Amino acid sequence: MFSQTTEYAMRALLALAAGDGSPMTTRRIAETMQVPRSYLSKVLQAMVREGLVRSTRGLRGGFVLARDPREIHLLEIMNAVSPIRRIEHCPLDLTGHGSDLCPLHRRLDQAIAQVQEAFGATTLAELLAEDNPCPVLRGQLEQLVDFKPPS
Amino acid sequence: MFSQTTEYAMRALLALAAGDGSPMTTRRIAETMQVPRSYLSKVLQAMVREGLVRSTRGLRGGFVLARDPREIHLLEIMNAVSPIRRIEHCPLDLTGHGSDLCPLHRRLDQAIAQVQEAFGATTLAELLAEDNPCPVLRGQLEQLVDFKPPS
DNA sequence: CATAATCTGGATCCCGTTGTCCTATATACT
DNA sequence: AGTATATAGGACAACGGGATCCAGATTATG
Repeated sequence: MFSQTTEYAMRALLALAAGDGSPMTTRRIAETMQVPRSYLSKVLQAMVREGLVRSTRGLRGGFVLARDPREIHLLEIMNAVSPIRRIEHCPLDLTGHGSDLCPLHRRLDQAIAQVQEAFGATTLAELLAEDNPCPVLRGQLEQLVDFKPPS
Repeated sequence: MFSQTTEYAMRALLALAAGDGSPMTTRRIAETMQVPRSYLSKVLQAMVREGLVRSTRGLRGGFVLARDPREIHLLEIMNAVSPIRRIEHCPLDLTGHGSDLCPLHRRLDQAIAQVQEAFGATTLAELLAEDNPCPVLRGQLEQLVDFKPPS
């Protein structure tokens, strides 16, 4: 139901959130999150434009989250790559001024609202804090534990 | 968020449900529900294959619902044309046997489940019974009131 | 039986999403 | 300064959804 690009974007930001805060390359993200490498770079470019991540070029460059993972919601990620919009007015109602929706589009809109609400209430930090059976991120997090910053 | 085809399918079946039970042509449905006529015929063909509507060819032919509108749920319509599937296992978890989802895909799956639940709990009859500000169906329903079966 | 109406199914087109690749540009390190 | 490493961004290919059109099959009616 959600686009492939949205999947990739969420996986990528989750990888960044699970990292140590130093720039992570597309190659690294693509390998751990199993996303096509060259397409991922496009997706990340979009995220940069949307202000969700920052990028630095050159040696030791890569991507970092632009904000604290506790303040990045899934909804923002989705909106950055393939935004879903509420149904403002019934596409059948040509007058358009009677602001109420017809029963069908009321249901459709309610469904969209539910999704927005669910994704708007979930942050990257919350996902990381939960019990995590996903092996790729488990490996990622172990590396994080082992990480020793250069003195 | 939902495909255009799903929109068309729901509109079309709603038109049939609002009708008098006699076959309705693609032309008529397309005009009242503002759906591209030749594409609608493709969509309806799919609905016939899925057993949601029945078709008769020739003069006075057209489409009728295969079942009582009280027993046709929006979810069935959606599944007939662009089915949404629950996430069975995390696409990152290659082992796949640990049946639990990772936190990210747990949320995604929950969202899908909510949509399925909402659409699975709504029938065409319910939509017709609600207060209906949609002008095209209002016209449709007035015609229904005026309808006098041939003696 | 002839004709008009109507669905069926195939061919085809347009376009957005997904995905790859290559060049330009920026950065760190020696 | 020179080189290796990264992202930025454009061109382009592949694919499927959305949409159109037409010939063929089927049916009611006079």
